[in-house]
Amino acid sequence: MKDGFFRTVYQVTACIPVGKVATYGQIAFLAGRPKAARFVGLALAVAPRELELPAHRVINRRGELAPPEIFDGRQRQLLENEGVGFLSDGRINLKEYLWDSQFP
DNA sequence: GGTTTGACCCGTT
DNA sequence: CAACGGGCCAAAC
Repeated sequence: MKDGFFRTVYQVTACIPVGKVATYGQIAFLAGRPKAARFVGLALAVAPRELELPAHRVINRRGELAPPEIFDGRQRQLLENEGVGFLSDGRINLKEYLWDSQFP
């Protein structure tokens, strides 16, 4: 299917369950472009707010959050509010909270 | 219509 | 263990 890659990213992102997080590379993989992890975050950056995407559940491979300006410094609070725990380093324990997206 | 610029990931050296 | 480069899509000027 040849549709916009960004639009697919929005659909995948919308499927992230509460209390879990997904990495850019993971979403890129699910969107069919494993090497396009760069543009996942950018896609979310330009995503319309009407979609109400849980972009705060999308983090990098290290378990670190996006720059504070993106979510006005509330990303960590949002995730903690959803039950996501943080390590003492300020990172997320991906072993526990990474979204295990498995294909049907 | 070419150039620039972004919330990154992985394999090698 | 750290550093480096290649790969990727879309929108704005």
